[in-house]
Amino acid sequence: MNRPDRLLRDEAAMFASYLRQHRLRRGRRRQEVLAEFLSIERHVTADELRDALKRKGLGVGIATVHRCLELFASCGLARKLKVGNGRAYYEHDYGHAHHDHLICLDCGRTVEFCEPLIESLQEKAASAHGFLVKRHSLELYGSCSSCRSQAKGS
Amino acid sequence: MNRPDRLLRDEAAMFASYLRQHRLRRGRRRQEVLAEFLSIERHVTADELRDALKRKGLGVGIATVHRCLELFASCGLARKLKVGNGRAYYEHDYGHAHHDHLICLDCGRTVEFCEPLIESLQEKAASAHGFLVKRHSLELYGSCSSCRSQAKGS
DNA sequence: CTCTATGCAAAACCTTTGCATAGAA
DNA sequence: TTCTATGCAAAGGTTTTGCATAGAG
Repeated sequence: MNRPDRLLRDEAAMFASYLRQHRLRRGRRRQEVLAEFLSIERHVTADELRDALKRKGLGVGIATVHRCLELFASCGLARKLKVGNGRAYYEHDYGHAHHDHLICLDCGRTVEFCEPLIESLQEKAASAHGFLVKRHSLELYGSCSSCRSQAKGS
Repeated sequence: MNRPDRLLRDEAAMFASYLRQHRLRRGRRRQEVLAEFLSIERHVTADELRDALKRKGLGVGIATVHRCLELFASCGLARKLKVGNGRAYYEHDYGHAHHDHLICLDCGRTVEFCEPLIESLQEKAASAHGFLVKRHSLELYGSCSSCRSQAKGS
C-alpha cells in the first residue's frame, strides 16, 4: 500500500545497475515479472506469481519465473524465505526493514513483526558461540485471534 | 554424548506406550531405526539415517525411514525441523530443552543455543498481534569462528 | 552478429503413497 | 488368523537444468 514512486525508482535503478554489472539483459519477461512482483505487497511463491501474470494475459514459463525470482534475490530486490511447507516464498527486500513472521497454523494468515531487542539478543547469543550472523530466519507458528475465537465458538 | 541409561529407558517407555495406545507393532525395522536414531546426537535427514544403517549392514528402505521418523516425531521422541535447503531434519526431542540453531554457511557446522529471553520476547511480540505461539523456528546463518579465521589466512 | 533470455520438456530432489507380502501379536 | 510393517516402485510437488530458438544490445 502506498508505494512511493521514489521506492520504485530506486528499485528499478538497483535492477538496472545489477544487470549492467553482470552483463545481463532486460528481457521482456524479466521486466514483466519484475513489475508484477513489485506490485504485490506480500510474499509470493513462483507459482502464485505466474498465476498473477497469467491473469493479465502474460504466459511466463515457471522456469523463467524461478530464474527471475532468484535474480531479484541476488540483486537485493527480493528476500527468499522458506517456511515449513517446503515452498520458497519471495518478498520485497529493498527499502523494507528487516522483519520476522507470525504464521497462523489454522488459516495461514501471516503477519510481519519486528522486534529489535530479539535481533540484538541473537547477535549476542551467536557471538557467545563465536558466530557472526549474516542473516536469520525466525517464524512463529500459532493461532491468530480470529481463529482462536472461532474455535471457542464451535 | 553421555547418554544416561535413564534417558534411554524413558525414551523406550514413551515409544512402547505410544505403540500400545495406537495399536502399532514393534517391527524389526522400526526398532533398528529407533536405536540408530537415538544413538546419533545431532540432527539427521532420512537419507543420512539410512546410510548410517546401511553401514551397519541394515538395508532399510527410505520410505520406512521416513515413516519411522514421522512416527518418532508423533510420539515426542523427535523434533522435525526444516532449514533453508528444503530437507527435513530430525533431532532428539525428549528430555532435550528447547533450543535454536546457529548454522555456518561455509562449513555447515551447526551449534545449538538457547536464549530464554528471546523466547519471552517472541511471546510478547506475538501477543501484540493477537497470536498465540505454538512453536517457532529460529535459525541464525553466518560464519563460525574457524571459518572466519581461515578466510583471513587465505 | 553475438551472447543472453525464454519456453518446453526432462531431470533432479526429497517425501509420500499404493500395493503385495512378510511378519507381529 | 488378523491386521500392521516393510520394500519397491511409482507418484507427487517443487525447483533446476538442457537445449533449441527468440530476442536484446
